[in-house]
Amino acid sequence: MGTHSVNNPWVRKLRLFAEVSVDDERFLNDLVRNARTMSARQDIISQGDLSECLYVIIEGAACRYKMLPDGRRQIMAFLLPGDSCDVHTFLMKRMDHSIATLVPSRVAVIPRFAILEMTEQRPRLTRIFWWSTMVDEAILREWIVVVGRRTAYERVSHLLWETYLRLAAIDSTSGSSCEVPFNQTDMADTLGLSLVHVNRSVRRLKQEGLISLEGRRLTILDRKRLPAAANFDPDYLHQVEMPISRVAG
Amino acid sequence: MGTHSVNNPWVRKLRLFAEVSVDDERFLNDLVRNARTMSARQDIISQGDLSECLYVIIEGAACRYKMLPDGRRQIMAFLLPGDSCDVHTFLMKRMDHSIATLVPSRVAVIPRFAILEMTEQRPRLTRIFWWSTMVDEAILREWIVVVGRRTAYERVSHLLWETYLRLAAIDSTSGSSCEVPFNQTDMADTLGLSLVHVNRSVRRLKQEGLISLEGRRLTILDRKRLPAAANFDPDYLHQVEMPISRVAG
DNA sequence: CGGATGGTTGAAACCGTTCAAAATCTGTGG
DNA sequence: CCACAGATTTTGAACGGTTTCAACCATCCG
Repeated sequence: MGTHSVNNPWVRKLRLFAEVSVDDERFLNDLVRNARTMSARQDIISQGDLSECLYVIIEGAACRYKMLPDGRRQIMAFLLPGDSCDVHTFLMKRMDHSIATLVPSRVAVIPRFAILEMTEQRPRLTRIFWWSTMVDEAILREWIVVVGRRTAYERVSHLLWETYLRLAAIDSTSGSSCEVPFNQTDMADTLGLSLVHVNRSVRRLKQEGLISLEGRRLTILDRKRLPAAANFDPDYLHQVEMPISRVAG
Repeated sequence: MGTHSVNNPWVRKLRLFAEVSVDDERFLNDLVRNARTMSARQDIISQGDLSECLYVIIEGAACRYKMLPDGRRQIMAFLLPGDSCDVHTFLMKRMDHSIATLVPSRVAVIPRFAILEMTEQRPRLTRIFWWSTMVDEAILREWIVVVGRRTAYERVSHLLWETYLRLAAIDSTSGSSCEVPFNQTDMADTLGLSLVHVNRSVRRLKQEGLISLEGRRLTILDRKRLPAAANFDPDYLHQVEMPISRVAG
C-alpha cells in the first residue's frame, strides 16, 4: 500500500549518478512519505516566499518561472519526477522566482533539518545530490544558448529532444513516445517565442516527419534528424549516457 | 611584495556573504599565491577538457561561453575578481563549455585536493562558498529571463546595470563610473542580439541621458531610470544589498 | 603611417510577433 | 446523448523589431 522503495522516483533519479546504499534509500523513503497532492497550475512556492522546505517532485511535473511586471512569463526549468528545487535554494531566505505544477502532481515536502542532517551524516548521499544539481545547472546554461542563439525551429526541436531524453532517463517513455509535461503556451514561455510561432515550428517538424505531437503525446519519428535539427550538444546532459546503458533487470 | 591578505579579492568576495575567520583567510591566501598571468582573449579551460582544478579570477575578467558548430557564440556568465568557476564544475569529468579571459588577467589555479580539504575541514567556509554559487545560479536564471522575454533596449540596460552593481559590490567602481569587462561584440553574444542592434540600443540609452559609454568606461547618469528601463528585479542579486551598507572603513 | 580592433551608420530583407478568428478537444451537467 | 463552456491548437494576414550586408570612421600602437 505505502510507497515501495523501488517506486521512489527520487532514489531512482539519484541512482542515475551513483549507487545509493540500502540505508540511504531507507532514509530517502522516509522523507518522501508525506507527499502533498496538488492540482495542475498551482504554485508550490511563490516569488518572495521564505523557502523553508525542500520540495521533490514525486509524480507529475512542475516548472520554475518568473514573471515580468507587465505579465510576460519566462519558464527557466522543468522539474520531472525525482527532481527537486536545488538544495541551495532553500538555504536562501527569499525565493527570487516561483515554482508551479504543470499537471496534477504529488510533491514531497522535506523539512530543513532533514537536509541538514543529511549533509552532516551522509556525505556520500550529499555528494550524489550535489551531482544532480550540477546537471540542473548545465541544463540551465544550455537553455541560455537555446534562447540566445538558436532559431525558433532549433529551439523547439531542442526542447522536445531534451525532454524526451530526460523522460527516457527516468523510464517514463514507452518506445519512442512520451507524455511531455507542457502545452504549446508553456513551450513559448520557455523558448522566448510567441505561441503562434511555436505552433508553426511544431507543424514544420511534423511535416518533415521528425516528430508527431498530439496534445501532450510526443513521438520521436527520427532519432537522428531531430537532434540534428536542434544542433543538439550530446554532452551537456552528462548523466544521460549512463542511464541508457543502465537498464535495470 | 607578496599578495596582501586585504588584497585577496576572493576573500573580499566571500566577505560579502558572511564573516571569514582569520584562519580561513590565511587558508585562502595560501591557495591564491601561485596565480597564472594570462593575456586577453585566452581560454582558461576549453570545452571537452578534463577540469581538474578550480580557477579563481584574481585580477581582470573572464566569461563562460559556448560555441555552436556554425560559429554562433553565447556567453553565459561574466566572472569578475573573486569569482570562480563553481566548485561543482571541477567535480565533473568534462567541461561542457569554455571559460576565457576578456582582458589581461591573473587567475589562481587551485588543485582539487585543496578544495576537498576545504569541504572536509572547513564547513563554515564551505557553506559561504556554497552561498556564492547560489547567487551565480540566480544570475543565470535571471539571464534566461533577459534573453527570453526582454526587448533589446531592456536587455542592454539590464546588462549594464547588473554589471555596475556587481562591480560596486567588489569596490571596483569610482562614483558612478566603472570599467566594464566587455565590448559591444561580447554584449551581443551575451544578450542574444546582433552587434549592430546592441550599438543602436546603447546609442538610445546615451541619447536619453541614462548612461555614457566610451569604450569600456561606463558612467551611470540616471540611477533610477536605468534599472527602470531594464525592468530590473532588485532581488535576484541577493547579496548586493549587504555590500552596499557594508562599506569597510 | 599602415594595420588591427572596435565603434557607428544606412538601407533592405527577414524572422518572428501581433491581431483576429476558426477549429478541435475535454469535461460537465442536463 | 447532446449542449455548452473553457482550454488548447491551428491558420491567415499585416506589421515591426532585429538582422544582415556593406560601408565608413575612430583610435590605438608599433
